[in-house]
Amino acid sequence: MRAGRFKKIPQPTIARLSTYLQCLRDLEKEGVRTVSSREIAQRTGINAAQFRKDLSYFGEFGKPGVGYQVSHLKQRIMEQMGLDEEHPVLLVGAGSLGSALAGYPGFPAQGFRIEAIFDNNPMKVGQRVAGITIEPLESLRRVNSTVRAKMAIIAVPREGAQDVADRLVRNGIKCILNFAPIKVNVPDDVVVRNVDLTQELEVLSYYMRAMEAGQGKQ
Amino acid sequence: MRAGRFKKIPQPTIARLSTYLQCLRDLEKEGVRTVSSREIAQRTGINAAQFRKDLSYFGEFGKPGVGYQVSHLKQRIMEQMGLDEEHPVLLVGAGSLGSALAGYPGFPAQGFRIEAIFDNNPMKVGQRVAGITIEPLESLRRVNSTVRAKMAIIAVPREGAQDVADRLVRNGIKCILNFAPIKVNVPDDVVVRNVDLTQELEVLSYYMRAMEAGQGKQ
DNA sequence: GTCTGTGAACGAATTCACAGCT
DNA sequence: AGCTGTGAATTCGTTCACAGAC
Repeated sequence: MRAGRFKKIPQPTIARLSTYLQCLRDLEKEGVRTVSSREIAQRTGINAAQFRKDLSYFGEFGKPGVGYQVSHLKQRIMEQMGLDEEHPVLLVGAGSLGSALAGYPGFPAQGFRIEAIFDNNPMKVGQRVAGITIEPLESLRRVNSTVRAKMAIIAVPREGAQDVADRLVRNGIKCILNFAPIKVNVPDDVVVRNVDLTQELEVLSYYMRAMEAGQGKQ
Repeated sequence: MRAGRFKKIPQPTIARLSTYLQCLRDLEKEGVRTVSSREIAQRTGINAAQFRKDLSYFGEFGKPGVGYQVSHLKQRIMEQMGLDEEHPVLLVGAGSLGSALAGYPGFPAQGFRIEAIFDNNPMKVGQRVAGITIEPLESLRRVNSTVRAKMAIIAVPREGAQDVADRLVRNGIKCILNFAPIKVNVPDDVVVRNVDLTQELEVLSYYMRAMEAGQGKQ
């Protein structure tokens, strides 16, 4: 099939695409030119058929009997994911988590540039984090009228999260990565992804108990 | 059915259990005594039938015509998830992410106590983070022979992650929360959960492009 | 022979819809 | 009447297995 643009793409496929990308970057660094789905499977732990099926939603990228050209496939996945251009990102919340995210080296390395940091704590405003001066939330509109970011990260306590989300949406943000452990409501044209750190540990706690009960890895 | 201990439990159910817990804590704080599956659905965004089905894997907790007793249900979910006791946790990596996690207030609030922090950078060793003195990785064995933690967090760069995981496993760790963007290999009796911050932004990037292409929220 | 791309088969997870309890 | 618990139906996602390309 040529470019399966119209078939519905499973959500987990998107996350795996990012994993393949990671793997392809490694292969490129190692100087590998060509790779088979089996090799990718070994490295990522994702089933080889799954890999081929995932790619099939976007088109045909491999050569039967040969495999995939690493640099080409990497390029094509990046295009599909919108990673062929840089993304300005706003960060709200300059607590310890926010500050850590401001300096997270993986973000700029994959084209995500933190353009501004906001915090409504007057003690924080004016301080610098990762080379960026913290601004008050009131400046959001002014700042984003020039930065024109569509992505933002919420790293504030849960009480403030919905208000922050509302402000972000009002100022043109379309994608939110939310670290506050609460469901934020947004309009239909805005996407939210939640990362709940405590939830991750709670899930681990469950599996620990399940394994102790001798049920093995589920 | 009485306590469905033998039916297989879907993996997503476990994460949702944690979401319900969050919601029940809110309700308790608001002084609500009884809640229906419909009310939970409204607050969490999770389908009411889904909620009831999720609970059904563990037993029967509600009263037909009435609903669920908030405090009781909360207690029971906590037991099921192993959250009725405190969990000591080791943290490896005292960079900015590690430091942020060391001070993350949500962890102690849900019973996860960071008991020790390790880093193999001699400049870091001896410094204090969130009231804990950073120790060298070599001390892991000695420390955990007294702490006896089964959970650990990896917050080191990807190059070091596999080595850290190996050491953790050798010293009795059974659950790992891994922030390094790489697949770490562990024995069958160890559970790993990955949090890849860059991947989260990459997935958002995909959905942003998809929405611009006018496909709406998928 | 090797490997891709993909329908078909399978398995997992969600949602429906309703019997039965309060 | 209102709500739970759960089989049945449905939707969604993964894996198999093989035709066809190299």
